Amino acid sequence: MTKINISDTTGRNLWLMKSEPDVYGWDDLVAEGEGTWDGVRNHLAARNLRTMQAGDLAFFYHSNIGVEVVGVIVISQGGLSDPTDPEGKWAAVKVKPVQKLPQTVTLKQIKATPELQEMDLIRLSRLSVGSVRPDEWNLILRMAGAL
DNA sequence: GCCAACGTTGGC
DNA sequence: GCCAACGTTGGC
Repeated sequence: MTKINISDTTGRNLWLMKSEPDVYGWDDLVAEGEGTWDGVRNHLAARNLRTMQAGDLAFFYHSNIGVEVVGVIVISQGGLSDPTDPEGKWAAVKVKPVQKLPQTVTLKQIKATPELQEMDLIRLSRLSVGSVRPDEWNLILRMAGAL
């Protein structure tokens, strides 16, 4: 896995990206080494994808099964067009795994944490690619035992 | 331009 | 399996 200090967020945008683990989970990304994040068909999520730059960090979140943050990934390549879109209008990025969290952080825990109520994850529950603020990032890392 | 119908996402 | 939230489509 890519060696990065996940608590050093200077100059990096922070994100949270959802995937259903029975379709594409953390272990699948680790096995692949690098994955293409495509198939997003929501305008706000796509805008977030287009904003991403190589070096940005993201939480990898398991939706539907687990319903928890499981690891940290890094955007390895930004500004791609979605290979699954024949029109080439939708966006994609490439990502690499950085670190599995010592303990997962569940949606239930996040919902129970007052400081995390403003997260896209909570406010826009169906958004598959949301942004994360540095204070939220660090608190979740702390909850995961990664700091 | 409104709104009903329908489809999808995602939590529970 | 159900339902709430949200997006899209199509009739008017």
